[in-house]
Amino acid sequence: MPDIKHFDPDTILDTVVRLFWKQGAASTGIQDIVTATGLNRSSLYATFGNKQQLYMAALERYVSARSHPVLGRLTEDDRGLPAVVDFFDSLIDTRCSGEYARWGCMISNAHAGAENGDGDVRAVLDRQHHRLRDALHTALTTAQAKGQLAGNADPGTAAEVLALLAHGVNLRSRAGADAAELRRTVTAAIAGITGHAG
Amino acid sequence: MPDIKHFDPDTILDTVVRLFWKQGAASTGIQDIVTATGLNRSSLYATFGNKQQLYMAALERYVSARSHPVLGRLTEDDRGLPAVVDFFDSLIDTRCSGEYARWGCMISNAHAGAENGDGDVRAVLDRQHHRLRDALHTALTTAQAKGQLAGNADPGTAAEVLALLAHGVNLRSRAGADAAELRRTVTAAIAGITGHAG
DNA sequence: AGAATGTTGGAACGGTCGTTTCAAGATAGC
DNA sequence: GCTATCTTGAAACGACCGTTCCAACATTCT
Repeated sequence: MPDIKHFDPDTILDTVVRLFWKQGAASTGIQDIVTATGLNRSSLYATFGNKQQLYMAALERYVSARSHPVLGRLTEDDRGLPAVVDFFDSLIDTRCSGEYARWGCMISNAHAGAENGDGDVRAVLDRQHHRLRDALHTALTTAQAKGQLAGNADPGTAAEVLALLAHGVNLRSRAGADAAELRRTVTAAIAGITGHAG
Repeated sequence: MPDIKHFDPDTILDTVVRLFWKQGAASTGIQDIVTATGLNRSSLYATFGNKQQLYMAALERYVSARSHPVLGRLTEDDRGLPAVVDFFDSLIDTRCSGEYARWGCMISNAHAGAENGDGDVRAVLDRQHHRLRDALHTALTTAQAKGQLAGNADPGTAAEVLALLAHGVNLRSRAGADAAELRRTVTAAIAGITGHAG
């Protein structure tokens, strides 16, 4: 009997993600969202609840639409080390050029903001960090099986090192870090794991 | 002939630093600062100018009071690798326990926030990143001269790797990362440079 | 003591914040 | 076509935002 929504929530969320991703939660007002999405406050609140819940929904959307596909590809890539190299290459591409250049990573950004004070948000950050580390761990374990790693390398801690490094790349890219330099740095870090010269 | 200030600007700045450091610029209101410092809006604006200028002053204060001494110690430590190890040990201590636990690093935080949009702020971030990298570079060059590094290690790129890693440590500490795990990870990263098993 | 100068307290500014409310509009079933 | 149900537009809410203004105050010099 009722009327039906005149918009697609996921499409709207994609727009909201951009705002929160680029500017952060604290610097993004409801008015910004109303203007960018084109729908009004009533529909916004009726669909997503308050700002905090909307931010959470956007964060989950970012994870499922941006992070999950990339980590899935990394996890299922059975080439070992080249999978890791490609992951970082495309990470740096995304961070330094194209539509989302200099936006950093929404997850990394959320670490530094006040939004991190919320328990639900922090749970997402932890979960996502673990997923990244696990994906790297899988690829590095494969690499080790293929004899691509240094003899004393431990895939677990190496994965954690690279996960922290990814946060560093994300942060510095937001401040305008040079893509070539980031690539050189990541290459050197991976070389430290393989034991070979960069 | 005039009256004189009834407060010490640097002492006030220390209080302001805490607020901006912990909560970020966007989430810290002038009222928060008035309440925390005890002085009123007039004195605040007469001394520091507007909020943006106050944030810049706080950022510079953070650099000179927190970052500069630590980097100076690292630069002048001529032990080589142990200097780097100690640097990260005390970094993780600061980030995970004591008064500033879970606050992250004000510089790292500024990367992710909207405050980074300001050119003056970004200049500080770049300058500070380079200072950190240079300090690590100096220590690693000493380490290399002492034969503490792997044969194929390059102190320059290795310094950049560790600088990015520090950002990762800062970010993850804010989300409550375990100190012991961070230490283990950093140790592994350094082991990648030395070529020895962690 | 009195004049000059910068400081301080506090009210007030217009604007924006997140959120709520409610009447008007649109759709589905009868 | 009528009713029930949800959506939509727009106005309005109180609270807070960063900032400015000004009178009262304290200090130093003449």
